[in-house]
Amino acid sequence: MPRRGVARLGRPRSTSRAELQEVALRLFADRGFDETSVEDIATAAGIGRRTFFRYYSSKLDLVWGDFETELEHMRAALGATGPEVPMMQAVRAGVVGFNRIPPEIATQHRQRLALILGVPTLIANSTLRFAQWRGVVAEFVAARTGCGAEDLLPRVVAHCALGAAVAAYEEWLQDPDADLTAILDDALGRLAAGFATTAPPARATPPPPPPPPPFTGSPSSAGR
Amino acid sequence: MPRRGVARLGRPRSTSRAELQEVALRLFADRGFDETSVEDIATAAGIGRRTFFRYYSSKLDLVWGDFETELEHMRAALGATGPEVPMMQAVRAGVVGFNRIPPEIATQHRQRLALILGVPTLIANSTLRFAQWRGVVAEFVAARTGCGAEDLLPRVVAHCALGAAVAAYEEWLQDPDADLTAILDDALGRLAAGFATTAPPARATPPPPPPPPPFTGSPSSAGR
DNA sequence: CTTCCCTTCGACACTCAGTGCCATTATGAT
DNA sequence: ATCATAATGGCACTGAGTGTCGAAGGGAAG
Repeated sequence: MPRRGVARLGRPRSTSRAELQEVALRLFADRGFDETSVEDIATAAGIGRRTFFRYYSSKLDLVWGDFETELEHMRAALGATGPEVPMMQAVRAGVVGFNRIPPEIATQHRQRLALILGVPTLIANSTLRFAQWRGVVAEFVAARTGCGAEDLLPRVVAHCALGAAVAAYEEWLQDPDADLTAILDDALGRLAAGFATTAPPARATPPPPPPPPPFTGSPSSAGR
Repeated sequence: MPRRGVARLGRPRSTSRAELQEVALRLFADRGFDETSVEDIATAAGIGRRTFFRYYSSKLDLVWGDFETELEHMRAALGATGPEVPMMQAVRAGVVGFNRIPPEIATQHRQRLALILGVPTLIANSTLRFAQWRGVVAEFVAARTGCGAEDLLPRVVAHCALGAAVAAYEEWLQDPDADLTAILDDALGRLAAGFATTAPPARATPPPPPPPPPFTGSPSSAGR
C-alpha cells in the first residue's frame, strides 16, 4: 500500500490518489458511475486492477477523498465556538462554515456531490460517511448540554443537522447558480426555529470566519 | 418469478418470502449478516441459489419485507390529520403512529432493526428506503405549507423527522426494556421545539389512533 | 559498478453478489 | 394422455474485493 511518510526506499509509486480520482471522475462523467468498472479506471490510469485497490479500498471511496481530515476541521471550528452562542446557532455556523468552498473548485465539488447524492450506490454509501459527520456534531452538542454523546438529544440534533444540510445540498444541486452558503444557512436556521414559521428566519450567519479548509473532497496526496 | 394474484396454473412455488426471511434471519442471528451467503440461505431453505433471487432481488431486501405497503399506511395517516393540528405535531403523531408495533412481534422487530442500524452494509442500504419514507413526509409538509414537495422546506422537515426517528430507534435498541413510542415522541417533540430547551417537551401524543397496520417488516406473503 | 534491501507493482486465483439463458418439472385444463 | 403454464435450478458470465507471490524499480552500501 502507498505509505504517507517520507518514503526513501523501494520502488516508487506509479500514480497517486489525486490522479486516480481525476481519471475516475472523468470516466464517471462520461459513462456514469455504474457503467465504469474498476478495470476501466485502472486501465485509463495505466495501472493494474489490483493496484487500484492499494490506493482506494473501493470504487466508492474514490469520490470522497480525504473526508476524515475535513471532519477534523469542523470539529475544531465547533470546539472554538464561544459559550455565548446558543447551541443551535453554533451548529448552524459550524455546518455553514464547513461547507464554505473556494469558487475555483465549485464545479468539481458540484460534480462530486451530484454523484454522491444522485447515484443510488453512492447515496447508500454516503450514509456511512455521514455517520462520522454526525459523530462530530453529537460530540459538540454533548459537550454543550453536559450529557454523553451517546444520549438521545445529541444524536437527534446531529441527525437533524445532517438532514437539514443534505436537503440544502439537494436544493443547491438543482440550481446551477444557487449559493450553497445561503441555502445551508436558511435550512439550519429553520431547524433551529423548530420549523415554526413558513417564512425563512433572519440570516444569522456570523461574520465569515477565516475560511477553514473546506470540504473539498480532494484526496490526500500526502507522500507524493 | 412468483406472481401475486391467484395463480391457478403452472408449477407451484416451493417456498415463500416469509419463509425465506425466517430462515435468513435465523442464520444472520447465528453467524452474522456478512458471514451468511445467499448460497447458505438458499441451501437452508432447500431451494437453489438462483431461485432465491426470484423471491428477493438482493440479500439486502430480505430484511425489509414489504416496506412500501407500510409506507402507504403512514401516508394515509398523515393525510387524515385535521388542519387544526400544527404541522410539526402532525408529523410527530404520524411517525409515532407508524412505529406502533404489536408487542408480540417486538422481539422480531428489534432484531430486524438491530441489523438495519448495526450492519454497515445494511445501514448504507437503509438510506434508499428512508428516502421513500422522507418522500411521504415531504408530500404531507408540502400540502400543508402550500409549496411543492421538491421545495426546500418540505425536504428539510422530512430529513429532520427521519433523523429524529432514527436517533430514537438507536436509543431504543440500546435498552431492551425501552418504550419505542415514548422515545420517538420525545425525539420528535424536541425537534418540533427547535431543541430550544434541555428538558423534554410535554408528551403530546394524541389519543392512540386505531393502531394502523404498523411497520412490521413482514414480507408480503400474498399469493401463498 | 555490483549487490543488497526495500517497497510497490501486477498477474493469478478465489469468493460472493447478481443476471441472462434455458432445459426441466409440476400442476391445472382440455 | 396431452397441452399450456409457471416455477425451478443448473450453467455461465460480469464485476467487486481479497490473498498470495514473484517481478520490477529504486536507493544505499560495498
